[in-house]
Amino acid sequence: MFNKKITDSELEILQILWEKGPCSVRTVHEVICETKQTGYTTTLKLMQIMFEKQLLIRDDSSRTHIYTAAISKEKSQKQALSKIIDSMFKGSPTSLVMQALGDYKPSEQEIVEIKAYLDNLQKDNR
Amino acid sequence: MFNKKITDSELEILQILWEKGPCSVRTVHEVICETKQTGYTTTLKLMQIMFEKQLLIRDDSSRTHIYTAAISKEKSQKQALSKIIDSMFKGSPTSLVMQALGDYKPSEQEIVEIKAYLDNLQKDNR
DNA sequence: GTTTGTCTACGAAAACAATCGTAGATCATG
DNA sequence: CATGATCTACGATTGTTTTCGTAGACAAAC
Repeated sequence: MFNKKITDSELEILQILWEKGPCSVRTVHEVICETKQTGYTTTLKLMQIMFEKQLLIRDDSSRTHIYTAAISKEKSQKQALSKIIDSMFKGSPTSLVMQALGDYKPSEQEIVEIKAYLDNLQKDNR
Repeated sequence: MFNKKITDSELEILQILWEKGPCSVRTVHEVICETKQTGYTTTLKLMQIMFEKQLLIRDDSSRTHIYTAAISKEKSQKQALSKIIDSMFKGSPTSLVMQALGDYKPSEQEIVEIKAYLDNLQKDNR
C-alpha cells in the first residue's frame, strides 16, 4: 500500500514544498518555470495526481487550494538512499559512504564533524 | 548530448554486466529470470535499445552477440550519488554521508574502516 | 452586470518504457 | 538434408508519465 514510486517530476515538486512550505499551484509552478518551460495545467495535474497518491495534502477550504508535502524530506532521503544502496552498492551502506567520501573530498572541518558523529555511534554501541 | 537517463530495467542489466563481464543476451536473461519472470525477447529488446543509446557496446562478429557495459560501475555510482546529492541533499555530500550513517548504523568494524579512510583524507590534505 | 483573469476538474494526446509475438537466419544433430 | 533449437530484428501492444486544451466556477474590476 505504501512505497509508491516517486517520479522525477514529483520529486521536483516535493522539493519546492519542503523548501517553501505550503504553497498554491501557482507558486510551485512559478518556481518550476524558472528552470523548465511548461504549462500551468501540467503542474496542476501533477499536483492533483500527487494528492490522489497521498504524496501531498491539500487545504481546499478556499478557492485557491494550498498543498503541503505529505512525506517528510528525511523519510524521502532515507528512501532514496535505500534505493541506491540496493541498486548500486550491493546493499552496503558503508561502501556508499566510502564512495561518497572519495568522490567529494570533504573539507578538514567536515571530516572532523563526521568523525565526531562516528564517535557517538561507537559510544551508543557500548 | 550526455545525461541519458538510465531506467531501472537498464540498471539491472548493467549490474549483471558489471558483475559478470561481457555476456550474451541469453546469459543476462537467465540471471534476470532468477528474480523476475519475463520473456527472452524483452531482455533482447532492452539490450538492443541500450546499445543504440550507447549504454552498451557489442561484439556482433559471431551470431551470438556479446554485450559489454559502456560505462563503468564507478562512474555510474558517482552519477547516482551526484543526482541524489543535488536533488535531496541540497548539494551537500557531507549531509548525505551523515544521513546514511544515521539511517544504517554501521558495525564497530565498519566504523573503524571509515575512520581510517577519513584519516587518510586528512593526511592528503596536508 | 458584463468583462477579464484566475482557479479547479477532467479528458485526451504525446512521449516514453516495457512486454511480447512472429518471422527469418543460422546452427547442431540425428 | 530435415528437424528442432537458438539467435536477431522488428513491429505491435500495453502501461505509465507528462503534457496540454477546454470547460465551468468564482472573483475582481470596470
